Amino acid sequence: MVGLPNPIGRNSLVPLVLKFRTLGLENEELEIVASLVKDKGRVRAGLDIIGAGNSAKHLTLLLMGVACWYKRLEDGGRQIYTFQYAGDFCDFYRYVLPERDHSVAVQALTDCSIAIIDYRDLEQALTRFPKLGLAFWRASMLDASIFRERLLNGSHRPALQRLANLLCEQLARREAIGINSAVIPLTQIDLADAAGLSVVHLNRTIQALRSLGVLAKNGHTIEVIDRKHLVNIAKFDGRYLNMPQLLSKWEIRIDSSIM
Amino acid sequence: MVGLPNPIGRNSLVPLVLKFRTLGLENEELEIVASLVKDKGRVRAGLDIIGAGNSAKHLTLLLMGVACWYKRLEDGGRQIYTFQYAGDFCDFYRYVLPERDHSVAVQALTDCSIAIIDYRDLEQALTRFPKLGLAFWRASMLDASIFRERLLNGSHRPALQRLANLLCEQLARREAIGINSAVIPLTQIDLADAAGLSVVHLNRTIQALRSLGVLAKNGHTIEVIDRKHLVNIAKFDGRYLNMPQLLSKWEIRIDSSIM
DNA sequence: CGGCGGCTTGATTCGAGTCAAGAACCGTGG
DNA sequence: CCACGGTTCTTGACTCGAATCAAGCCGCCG
Repeated sequence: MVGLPNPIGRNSLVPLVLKFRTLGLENEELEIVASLVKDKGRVRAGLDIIGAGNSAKHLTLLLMGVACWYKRLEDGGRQIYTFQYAGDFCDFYRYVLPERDHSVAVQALTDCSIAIIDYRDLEQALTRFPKLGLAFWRASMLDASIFRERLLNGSHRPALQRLANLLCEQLARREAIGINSAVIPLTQIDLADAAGLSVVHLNRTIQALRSLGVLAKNGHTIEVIDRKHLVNIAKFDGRYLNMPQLLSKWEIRIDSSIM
Repeated sequence: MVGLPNPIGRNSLVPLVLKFRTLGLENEELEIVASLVKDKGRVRAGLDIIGAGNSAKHLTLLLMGVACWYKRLEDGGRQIYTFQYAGDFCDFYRYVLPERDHSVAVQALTDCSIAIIDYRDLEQALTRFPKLGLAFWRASMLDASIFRERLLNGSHRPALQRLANLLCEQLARREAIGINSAVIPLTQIDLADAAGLSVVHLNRTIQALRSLGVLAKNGHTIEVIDRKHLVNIAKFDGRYLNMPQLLSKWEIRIDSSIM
């Protein structure tokens, strides 16, 4: 039941540990979860980490990089449901609802490194330490929380606010795992597919944010230089992300005088 | 741990049992779940079943009627995330993520009757019968599945298909719990808030479906009279609903010659 | 009978999609 | 080192679906 065959650098597991700590696990339980994880290797940007389909013998965990849950549309388009970062599990749904024919897939958007937890090891751990079950349940509930927010965001909000909201979420989630860079390593295509906007319009929206001084003007990267303003435009309220550590930074709406 | 104080008619629990059977529970476990349920009473259409906020000492279960998960928007609007039917739990999220400040609420759209499961009883049952935990996890995963589908549906699809898709889901979910009526007891306002369309435009879309012969022409009710055509317009694929019993009816896209 | 919530209709506006073409950037191989 | 092809990004012109505004209608309930 221990992950000895493929030990993992402790550092790679920091995001996972941070996340599961906020989900209510204590030190010993965190050790246990960490001990289940086995290294799996790297996936190049653009490739699928999880294909559509439903057979699997292990959970997959993102250790590094950015990935997305998505679905291919009839017309060839791509709907991105959510982005994923280090510490996120990519395929809970296959473990929990194995008999379903899942049309969801997970794609690496940057080069990623991934790890796995064998179902066998997971099950043993779950029966021995029932509290883990609740933590995993919580983790997937959080995903659902994010879906709801994306759903909300997609309906009824103008493009500027939509994009701002999406960017806020990414910044917050990256900070939660210790990534404080203001650069969001996604292409405009990725953002468009996640925001439900056409690439052309997304591009124009980005330019609007640039000219508002919210994003840096150097093309070819998305760099947030005025976070307060961004939060304001987005009317972002990050509480759905369940990040107590970051609440003070994201929860409060800056007063509306700025915009 | 038994629900003796407020016994419930067996019939009221049929939808719950049907649902949890498809989630993998066997007879004895179903008995146990059923035994936890205590009657709570009725809620009139329009009132909240679950208010926003995060304190609770019990799960809430819908026994009869239609409800919705929704969120109030800044501008007074209402975003409906999903509809709920008999057998659905309304507030898993409060049990699983109690510390979160939840801005989600649940509203009765028709007169509803509801029941509860005390957290205390639930926890006892979960520790004694770990398989229940997986079933509950599955149930909330299914909700997430529905959110994803709504998210997909809201983006990028024209109003006609959007509405058709939404209606298909409701028909399928109602059938799954034994309601075979072709009438969907929702107002156009409810449908608009769920589809992310304005009431005006939703109304026009309904009229489009009526003149296509998909919906009955008598105003003031939504009655599906040509289900095949509806499925076709929606390009509905109900597999995300995890309803093996109904698959044959909903899974397959009718060939495109009709439309 | 009056009022109110839900439904219907028309006119107008506007945000975002689409089409099309060009520019900047990136990796690769000669 | 540079030429190349393929992404990604940018810009402009045009179209169209859906929101909004406004008003009238219908049916129900008190």
